[in-house]
Amino acid sequence: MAGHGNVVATLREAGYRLTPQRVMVLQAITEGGGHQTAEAIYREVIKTYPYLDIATVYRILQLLKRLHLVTEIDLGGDSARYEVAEPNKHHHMVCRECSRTFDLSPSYLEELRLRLVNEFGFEPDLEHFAIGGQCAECASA
Amino acid sequence: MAGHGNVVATLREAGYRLTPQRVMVLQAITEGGGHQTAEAIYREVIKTYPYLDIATVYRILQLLKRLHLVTEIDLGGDSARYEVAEPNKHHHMVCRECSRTFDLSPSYLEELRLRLVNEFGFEPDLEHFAIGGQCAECASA
DNA sequence: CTTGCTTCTGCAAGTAGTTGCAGGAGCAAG
DNA sequence: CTTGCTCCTGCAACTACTTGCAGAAGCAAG
Repeated sequence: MAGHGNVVATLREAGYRLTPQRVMVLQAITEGGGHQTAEAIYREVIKTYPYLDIATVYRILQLLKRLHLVTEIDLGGDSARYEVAEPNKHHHMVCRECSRTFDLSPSYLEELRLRLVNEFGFEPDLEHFAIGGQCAECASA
Repeated sequence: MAGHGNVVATLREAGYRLTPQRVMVLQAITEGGGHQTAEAIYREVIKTYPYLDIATVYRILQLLKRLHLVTEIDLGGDSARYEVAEPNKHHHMVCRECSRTFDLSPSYLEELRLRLVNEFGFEPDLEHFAIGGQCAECASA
């Protein structure tokens, strides 16, 4: 598999420092596989680095989310879960006026999908999703 | 305007008790108009009934949400806001196999809409929204 | 390999919201 | 109007997450 070398590179290129805490949190997310809670990531890392603070985990997750390296899914109620972002998979917003399209990360629809599955047992088709509307530029014009 | 008499009736018909706390929380939401936080509702009610507890406000809001009398909108980060639900306005889920349609409350899409507006300035067209997929019955068959 | 700027971390306190529990109140029946 | 069952409320403790601050550590330059 791809490992997390490229993720580390993205961090450095964006001007962020490479700390052992960040590397280990990254490692825990990539190696842990699927959806994980912040608490689970924390517990995994302190096995080998017991001085880590849970607040640091949350701050690292916020950072990785800002860099679009991980995706946060928070089904209202439970604690939020995190997973590695898949950069090539995304949806589109299409402006009804200028017809331009804008990329939309799957995380925006993942939350909706989970609610439909959990509350209605309805599995929506979200493979080729496009949503119409008016973009910021056309709205201000 | 409609007042909250019908809302009170819905509560009673569903087998829930009519307590002064519930009436006053309901009043605060309907009279306060648009989107309000739990904290704001709480502060409004204790002006006339100082013994109310904030935990009770949250429990009443959960109840009203379950009865689809109010809609919760929680944009990740800020505190959640509540508004009176409009019962006639709703979207549809359409099963790709049996072609049946299921009603979908606008609150499910409101959260997505707010994120698109706030993060991209994109105002989606959600007036006649229908989402395709597979319903619970067809999935188990 | 030291110096120094700046960013990051650990700690502790704070916020929004939830939950367990025991007493209090709504509502139906008598 | 009283009785009694059950649900609801207030209190306090708890969970998930955030934030301010001071010290520690990354990284680039000398």
